[in-house]
Amino acid sequence: MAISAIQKPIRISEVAVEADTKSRILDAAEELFMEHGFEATSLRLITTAAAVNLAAANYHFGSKEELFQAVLTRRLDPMNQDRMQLLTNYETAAGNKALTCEVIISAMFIPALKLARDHEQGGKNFLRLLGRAYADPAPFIREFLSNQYAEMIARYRAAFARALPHLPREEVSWRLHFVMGALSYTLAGTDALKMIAQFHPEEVNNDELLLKRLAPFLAAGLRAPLAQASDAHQWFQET
Amino acid sequence: MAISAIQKPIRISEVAVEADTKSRILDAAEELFMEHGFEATSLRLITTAAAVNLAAANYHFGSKEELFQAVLTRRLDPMNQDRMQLLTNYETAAGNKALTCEVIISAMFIPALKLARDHEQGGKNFLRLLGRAYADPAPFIREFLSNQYAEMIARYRAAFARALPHLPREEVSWRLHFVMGALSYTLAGTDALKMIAQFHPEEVNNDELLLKRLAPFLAAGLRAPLAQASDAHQWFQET
DNA sequence: GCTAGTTTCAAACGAGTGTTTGAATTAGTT
DNA sequence: AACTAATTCAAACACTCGTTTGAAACTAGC
Repeated sequence: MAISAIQKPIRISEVAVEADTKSRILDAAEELFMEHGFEATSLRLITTAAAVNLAAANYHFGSKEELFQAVLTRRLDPMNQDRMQLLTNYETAAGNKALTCEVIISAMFIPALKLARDHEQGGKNFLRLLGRAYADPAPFIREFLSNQYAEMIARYRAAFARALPHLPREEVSWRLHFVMGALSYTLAGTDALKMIAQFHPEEVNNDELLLKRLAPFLAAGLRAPLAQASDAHQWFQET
Repeated sequence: MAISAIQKPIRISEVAVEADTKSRILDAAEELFMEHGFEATSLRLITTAAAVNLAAANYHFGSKEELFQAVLTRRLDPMNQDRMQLLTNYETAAGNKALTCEVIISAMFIPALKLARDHEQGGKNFLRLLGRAYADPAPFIREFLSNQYAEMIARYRAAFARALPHLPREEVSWRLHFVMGALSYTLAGTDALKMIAQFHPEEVNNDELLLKRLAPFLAAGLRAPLAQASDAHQWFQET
């Protein structure tokens, strides 16, 4: 089982030509995992959609789980690298002044937006897949994401802690968790939107507009004053 | 296939006695669906854990999908009823004055907290299950939840619209969506917490403390000023 | 004590699952 | 051209899945 390092899709003039087997499997898997989830998507469904032999999936990726990880890693790894690089750029540009929440949030969001825009079709699929993987109970998925995100999360937690010096570190960690949750949930939710309301049709599925609405919401939440013990009474003491 | 209406667990002194088959299946299914997700949980796993015959699941509930819906409906329906009742109570108490975001949010959260407290073990399981079902791609789950939530969401959207009269209705819908997302994501995330930071052990898995942190975060987000077109430049124009 | 209705049970059904195998084919190098 | 390594392919393997069946056990009601 040797794996060739070359795998960028071959394009002649402006027409996409059949890529190699590995990429075809990854593309089909990305779409189908996004649509049906990990457990409900069979290898036969994927290989049929990719027009390759069933055994090719195991030959190139080893197992279904490894295929799933390959689908995630292909785009998640570069995206998180971008996020960290962008944060570093902002920090060096700001010198020794702390960044604002807005700037830190935009460092998180811009690479996600780039992904949604660059690969016109695949990018959106991937963001939804990522949001769903984020909520998947399968242990191997949780472990994988945990490792993939660990470094980036640590960097951002430090940045937010500097931006919000009056907040206890623990509170910062919680609020970063809320930010990540809202982001992944929002990117994952396609049809959940229909549950809420009738939106302007041209705005649904437009991730850029969506994030422009989400970012100010989250920035305000991050800057919220720390709740006092007396407030807790007011909120939850009543039954 | 006749289904008895009685199904409250039988308790003698302070020791829980084996409940009837239907409840045993529901309890086991709730825990296992929470742990492994819908697709990855087999009926054999459920019926073995419940110590009942395999065929009993189909006999009492018809199919695996109907069993899953029964698990959700058993607690979700009363919880959403409570939410609407509580909102109505607050509104009548306030007369013709608009409610504040904090009060509306607490009307959403208190019934969830009651669930987490009342059934000591089952309640927490259910909240996690609910959060995960909320992100499950299976169409029958999405449709089911959509129907279960429709009425409550409409009531709360109207309440938030009154509390935030300066915001366009569409913006209110988006922010309500963000609130629902952060809530369900946060309730669902057990191990996701570990990803973020090392928290005080006594605070993890304490849903009440968690929501006391989340609620101010969301209230501040709801009240965030509407983003201007010029702000969008500042945020996302750069690459 | 008998009967009618409800619930349990072991066993099987047919379909679908991820993975493996070993031969056939293709691609690359000398 | 010949030989080697990489890839594709059809077929099968060993399970697990949700669901159904029909007989057995149980539970009222008379």
